[in-house]
Amino acid sequence: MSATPVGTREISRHAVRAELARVAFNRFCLTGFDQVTFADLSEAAGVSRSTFLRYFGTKEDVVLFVFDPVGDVIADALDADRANQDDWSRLRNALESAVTFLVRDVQELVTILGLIEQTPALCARLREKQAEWRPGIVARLQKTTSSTDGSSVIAHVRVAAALECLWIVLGQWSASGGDEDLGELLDAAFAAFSTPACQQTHAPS
Amino acid sequence: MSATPVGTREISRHAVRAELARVAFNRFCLTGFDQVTFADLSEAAGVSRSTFLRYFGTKEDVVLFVFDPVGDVIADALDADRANQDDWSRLRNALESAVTFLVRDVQELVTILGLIEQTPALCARLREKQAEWRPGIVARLQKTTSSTDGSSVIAHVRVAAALECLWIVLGQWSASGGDEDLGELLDAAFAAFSTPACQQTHAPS
DNA sequence: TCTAACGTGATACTCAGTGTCAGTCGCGAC
DNA sequence: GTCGCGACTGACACTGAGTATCACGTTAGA
Repeated sequence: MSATPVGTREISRHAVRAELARVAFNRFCLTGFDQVTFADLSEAAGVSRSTFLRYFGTKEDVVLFVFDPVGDVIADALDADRANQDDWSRLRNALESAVTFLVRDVQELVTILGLIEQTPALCARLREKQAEWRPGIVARLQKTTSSTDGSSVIAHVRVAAALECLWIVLGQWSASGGDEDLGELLDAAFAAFSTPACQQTHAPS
Repeated sequence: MSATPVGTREISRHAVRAELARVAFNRFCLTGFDQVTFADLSEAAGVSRSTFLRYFGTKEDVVLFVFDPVGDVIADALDADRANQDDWSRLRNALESAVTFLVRDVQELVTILGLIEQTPALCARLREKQAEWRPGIVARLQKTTSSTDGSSVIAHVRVAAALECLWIVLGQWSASGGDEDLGELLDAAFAAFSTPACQQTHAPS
């Protein structure tokens, strides 16, 4: 699924990329994203600036490339979950898959999210990625729903709303240091679409 | 409300800014946003590169500064509409105010939206602006709703979802060349939150 | 073992965006 | 009227991201 590396060259590339990202990430956390230059990074990693730039197209990608598979994860989860017929439930479950994919090391993810949150450039690029995922996810959501309704605005809106939930929830979660339960947070966020739409003293906890 | 210019300096600045933007916009439409440099723009406008950069912090702002007041427009509309108690209805009406503010010249707006759509950098920056509006809008939405619930995730989600609706609807609308009715499009989009959440052959044409 | 493809470093380049400096202009105070 | 202050302007220099090219070394694979 996630770029299964085959062939020694591919393996090597993957490993180098990971190492460069690791070194760079430390620098970013230490000094701040904007203050660090490619020259700094390449020096710290012991490669030339040219080489560093070959592994990551932009400085943002050095941090955000870990999110690249999320779009596919969500889309695949939607496919696997044909049983459920409710759009919102399916999206909620798909997001659960996304967070499960992301949360390997709690501490690391919290740190990354913190870095992103306080760096406008990273926020912007992440939103861009999110927008790129949307068409694919919409297609999967519609495939099993009613006969393809040409340009169903509804599906687009629901997918967009669900993806916003993802970031809002992750923001909440990282603000709590990774203590809160992501499943409950997702439920609380999705309650926005199911409760009466007027005031409500929101759900549990 | 929207930067009422007072004093000759302010008037002048406002006018120059508008003129520079006008000249630049033509260039962008003609050649493509990425192909045009500040050097081109300043030459075309008959001012120095320094001066041009003083009026617009970034190249994106040359196009997108017209959207700056939208956040306040939405927030103010929410304030004015205390009668309505339903979150979704209030947001929908506030978005109506936003589009009314934006649609002065149909043809011009369609052109701008087209340019934005086919320029990733502009899309990204616009999303960033949208994210900046969110906190203010959330505050206005909550002010009249239930006693401030500390960190009501629900309000955040609803505002985020509503803002996504705005862009999805504007995208639809500009794709139709500005023919479709924006009110109906908004209704169709907001139906995503009120219909049974399963399949539905969506509302009126 | 040979060779073609690939990774690398060095270098040069374009362009966005920042900062500085000196000259100019508008405007109110005296 | 003119003096001085603050804002606007153009010229210039600078940093840093991202692109492109070239020559060299290494390695995969026949």
